[in-house]
Amino acid sequence: MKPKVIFMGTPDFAVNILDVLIKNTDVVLVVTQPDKVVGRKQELRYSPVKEKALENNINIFQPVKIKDDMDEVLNTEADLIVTCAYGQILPKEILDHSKIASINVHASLLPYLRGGAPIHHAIIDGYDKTGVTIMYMDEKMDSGDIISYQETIITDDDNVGTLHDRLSIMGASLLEETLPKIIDGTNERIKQDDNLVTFAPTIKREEEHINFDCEGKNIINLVRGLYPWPTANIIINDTEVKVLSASFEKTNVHKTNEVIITKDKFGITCKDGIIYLNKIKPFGKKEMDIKDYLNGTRNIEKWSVK
RNA sequence: CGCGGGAUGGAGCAGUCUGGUAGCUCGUCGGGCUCAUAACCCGAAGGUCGUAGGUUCAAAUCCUUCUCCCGCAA
Repeated sequence: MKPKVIFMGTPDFAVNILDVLIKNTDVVLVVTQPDKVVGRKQELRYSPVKEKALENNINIFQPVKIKDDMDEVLNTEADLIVTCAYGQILPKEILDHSKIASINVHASLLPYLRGGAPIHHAIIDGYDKTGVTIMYMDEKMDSGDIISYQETIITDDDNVGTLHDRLSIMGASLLEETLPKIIDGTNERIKQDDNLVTFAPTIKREEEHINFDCEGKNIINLVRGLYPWPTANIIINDTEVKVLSASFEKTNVHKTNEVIITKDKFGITCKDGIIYLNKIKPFGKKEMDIKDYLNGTRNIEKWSVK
């Protein structure tokens, strides 16, 4: 008899996790964020998790606020509750509802990077490695005892896109490995060290703007830690330009925020060197190489960057 | 009908306000220079100016329709 599972999740990252559960357990209910009106045409869009659930004919529940509307969950019998990037804090009644355990798959090595944007912050904050953790849920966010985890090294070529995809697959296989132990109760249970906790709050709009008073390494981390979404930006001549990729050359500089333009390079001085823009997306345009951008420009000696 | 930007040779842009020969920086192709070159010089090809209609002697440009792309906000 397969265990009955309630799954709660929303974005792409959670789809692989749901997939593992569908193959190995009896998923009786999927809880995901409400459908949202999206884009310029105000089209209704389902969450990726909802799409997956629809494909597999699983019951779907989409409360606006789960703490005010949890009967559907409480009325569904479940051995396990599994969450992954659901997007709402779960009340204790729900955590206690499962017969065996309520667990969460989180995209960091806890207790590091608790919160909603662990993948972004792993890169932005300059971590050498990160990973996925499966843990028991308790009432505070991402603070429960650890069941299992797996690490991955963050390379210089990684960005949020590559790391996201890798961790998502890693999380799914770790869950598949760990699931039998959880069900028969032979899993480990490790307390999180409160002294090591760091946080990874969701990215605010103003954090996406590059500050050239910083060290070059940090700027590069910001650019790739926000790529492909939501992307870092700068202001060139009072117009917002997204920076999709950039490189750094360490040199002595006497003043930051100075624009250095050559035939096919666009550099801006930062605290300890020059940041070269490689790929950008000007306002209203498509993404382009910096060389193409410079081809169509004039009066470059008067340019300013903020 | 949430707010805003855009569509002009293969790429990136100017020209639109004030209608009158299709322009710039690249790329491509050919030739030259050079030990050599992604460097330099000479030359060439390549565009029904997003679609459909209207105004006009004349429309990339003015008016109207539609399509597509993009940023913000949710």
